[in-house]
Amino acid sequence: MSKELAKTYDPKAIEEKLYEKWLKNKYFHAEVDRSRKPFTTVMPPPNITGKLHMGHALDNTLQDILVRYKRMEGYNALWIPGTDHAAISTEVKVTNQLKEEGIDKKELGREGFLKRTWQWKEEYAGTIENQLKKLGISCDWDRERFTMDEGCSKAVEEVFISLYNKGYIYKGSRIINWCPKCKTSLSDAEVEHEEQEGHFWHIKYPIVGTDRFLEIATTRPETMLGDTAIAVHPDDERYKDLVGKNVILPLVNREIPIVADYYVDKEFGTGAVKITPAHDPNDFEVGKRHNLEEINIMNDDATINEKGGKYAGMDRYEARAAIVKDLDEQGYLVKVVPHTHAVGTHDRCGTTVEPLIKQQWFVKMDELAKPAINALKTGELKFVPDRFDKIYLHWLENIKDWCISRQIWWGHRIPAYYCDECGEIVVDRHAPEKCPKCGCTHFTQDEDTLDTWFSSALWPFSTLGWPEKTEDLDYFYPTDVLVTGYDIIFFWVIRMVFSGYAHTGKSPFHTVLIHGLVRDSQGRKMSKSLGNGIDPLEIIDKYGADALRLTLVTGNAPGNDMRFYNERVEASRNFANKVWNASRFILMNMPEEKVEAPEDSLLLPADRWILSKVNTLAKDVTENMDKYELGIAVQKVYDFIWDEFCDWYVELAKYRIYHADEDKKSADCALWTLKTVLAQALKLLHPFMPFITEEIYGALVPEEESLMMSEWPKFREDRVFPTAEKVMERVKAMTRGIRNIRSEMNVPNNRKTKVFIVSEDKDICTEIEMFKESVMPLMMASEIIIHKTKQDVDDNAVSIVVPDAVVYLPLEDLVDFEQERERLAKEEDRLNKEIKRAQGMLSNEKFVSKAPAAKVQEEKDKLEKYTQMLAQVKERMAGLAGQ
RNA sequence: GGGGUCUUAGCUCAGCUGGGAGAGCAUCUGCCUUACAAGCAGAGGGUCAUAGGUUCGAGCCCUAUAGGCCCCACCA
Repeated sequence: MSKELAKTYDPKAIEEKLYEKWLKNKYFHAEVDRSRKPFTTVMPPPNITGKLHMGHALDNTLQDILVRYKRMEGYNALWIPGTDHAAISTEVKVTNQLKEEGIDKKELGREGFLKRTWQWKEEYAGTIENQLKKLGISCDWDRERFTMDEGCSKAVEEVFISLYNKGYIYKGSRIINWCPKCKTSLSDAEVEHEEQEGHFWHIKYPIVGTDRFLEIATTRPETMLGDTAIAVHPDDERYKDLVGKNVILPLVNREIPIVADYYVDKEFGTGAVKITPAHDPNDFEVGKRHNLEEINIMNDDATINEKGGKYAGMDRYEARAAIVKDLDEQGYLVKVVPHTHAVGTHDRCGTTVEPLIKQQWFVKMDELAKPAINALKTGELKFVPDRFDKIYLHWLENIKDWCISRQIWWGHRIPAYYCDECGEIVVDRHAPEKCPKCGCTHFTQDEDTLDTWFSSALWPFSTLGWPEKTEDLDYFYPTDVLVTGYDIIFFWVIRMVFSGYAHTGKSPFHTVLIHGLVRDSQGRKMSKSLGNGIDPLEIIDKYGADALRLTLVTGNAPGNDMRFYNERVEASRNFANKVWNASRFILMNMPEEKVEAPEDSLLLPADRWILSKVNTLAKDVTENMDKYELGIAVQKVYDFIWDEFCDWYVELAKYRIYHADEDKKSADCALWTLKTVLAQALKLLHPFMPFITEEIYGALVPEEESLMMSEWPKFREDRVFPTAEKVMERVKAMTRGIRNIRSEMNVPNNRKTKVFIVSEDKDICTEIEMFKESVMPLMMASEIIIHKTKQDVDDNAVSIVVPDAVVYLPLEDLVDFEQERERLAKEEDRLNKEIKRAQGMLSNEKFVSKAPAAKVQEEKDKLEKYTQMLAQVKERMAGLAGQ
């Protein structure tokens, strides 16, 4: 017996309840089961820095759709959730929170600060989990992980030690990106280049032993304090004689050499470049080639240090102003030219990054990158859409060593220990008993922590137990699909891939499904500073999670950004409402006892038509899902439910349901079809809108435990009914024609008419005859009379010519023969054009010889169809001639 | 400097391997027809940015051009 649905669709009333049920029944939980194929995906762990935004909602909706689909298809689906410690971002947040309480983090000390940050983590991870649950996602909460939990930390240590022992991790003194605000080094990926309006200061340096000057141009004059050479191009005729001479560094009064180096661009600026090896990556390289001194002139907060003489203690920009002023006063400043150039900024705080030399830990990348490059070229790894291939390859092919040490507290501490006596480095899980070099027993651990992406790079296997050889790892790894935004391909995807190869010998996944950004209604990025962010929870609260999910996957191509606005969510909610009401109607009419499947012979053409349609739908949707065309897939389900099922089939079924006492078998047949088709449609819709579909299915098929655990519809050859489809197409054309004309003629709805269908087509005559009562309400007919030839129709009728048939509506008093002739003339005109077009194509020899045979046949069929319709129109016109 | 992407109906966008232009919203006209007014029925609205090319056939492929957006990049 079926249950009833509430009168109105109220997402709040069903969503929480169903999620509880799913959780209670452990539907999301997956265990190793060798009898089934696994489908594994790992959630890109949201940062614990705050609440989830619309981008997370999109990311997780897409994953949930795939996971639910695969689960219904019979896979042992595992989706591992978790959160990321987000090293720098979280440290900044907690530091700021402390600041508001008047506490300096240094007062708390490392231990105290970490304790406080763990509290923060607990709070935010909880919030994030609740938000994800509201979205309805079916990840395995029993396996929830955190990038700093015991297992992940163990994996991090293992990887660090192993890469160190293999020589892929080294400690070195190199130019790195330094954030003076966060006081830590950064990787190249964390630096954003921003076009800024600046200046080009032209400065002249006196050449020693002459009264000449050498003019250089710089955008950062303060770095001259650390200059140790001037470089010119070796082939530059202007300066050839100067190479080997020295210049005096103004203000500092230090003698520095003029060197020749191919790095210099003769055409740019003055063709002479000041070289500051300690504060510029290129200069650093030049310095190495010419054995130049590296003078670091800056403190960690970007103030000038003691090397800067009178400028010591000034901030870098203060020093810049002071130096420019002094240069000008002393006559060294030649000119100032406005100049826009790209300035590196820290992606987390926006502070201008300062390149400087520091001892840091690096991962040597060239060798590690190779398998990751190869993976894409061999097809072991693919991006959807594939345009991201290029981005991925370009980055990997130009990769530089990865600076992984950070001078912050929140993160995985580097497992390197220094002998207090001799400074020997020991990389291990724990401090060694005694120094292998000097025998000393006192060690100090490296103060630095690791880049947050170092741990997330291991996420696909650390979450499955690696480095232990677990059953989970053996069975669920490699994972299948990774879903993420294009903005973290460099940070994360690439690093996961090379880490996967380095530590497991495999690509961590075979497919990366890339999505774009969710923007506001004006196309702007949602951001805190603009205050234009939309909270997914507010949308869920107002429209329901299903409506939000549907909105996030429709009308958008993979990898493209989308605009989010409430009207779109409303449209989604309206669809949910439609589904709800159609289902409610069906349930209202379901009899107490179970409706048995009727014999095929009892099915009417309308039944066969919708069964055929839903069958084809299953095939199409499955194909789209397999190609990750989720938006197209759900659009097809949407169109089917609303246009075909609700607007046509449900309407057709009404007559039989309302006349059950006259023909119970026919009514049961309609009810069975309604139920069967609805159940299929709900299944196809379920991955996208899990709550509403589960709720309805529970009422419709109460004998089954759950829709989400039910089987995905399969295409059946024996459920394709071409004749029924053709007949229904004709019925639809006739109905539309009738409605159209009635609307044009302002015929009130309550005025029913006889409908004469004249057709020589056997299928049309016999099949429509079988269910013409069902069609009557749609055609607003009092009676439908079907004949092979025009009979019993007087001329006071309007006619509608459709393929294979002509329909007559006797609207005696309303018929205006003049209008009727005009209408027919228009129709004749249209058909003539169609015929001309088809004839044109068919008389083109090249088309006939080169186009596929099916295409040619299609045109021939059209020509025949239109010719036949034209004949009907002409006949009718001839009949009207006397009127 | 290199690369990508977009330009389709008033707005926001789909359009899968090239084979007669679609949706949602908005607009207009009728309808409270007992599943649904969060709805039903009907209508209007597009030289698919521009110019070439390939093809029997181009919104889709190729080349230029214009404009928008994005990413990468060590011209100081």
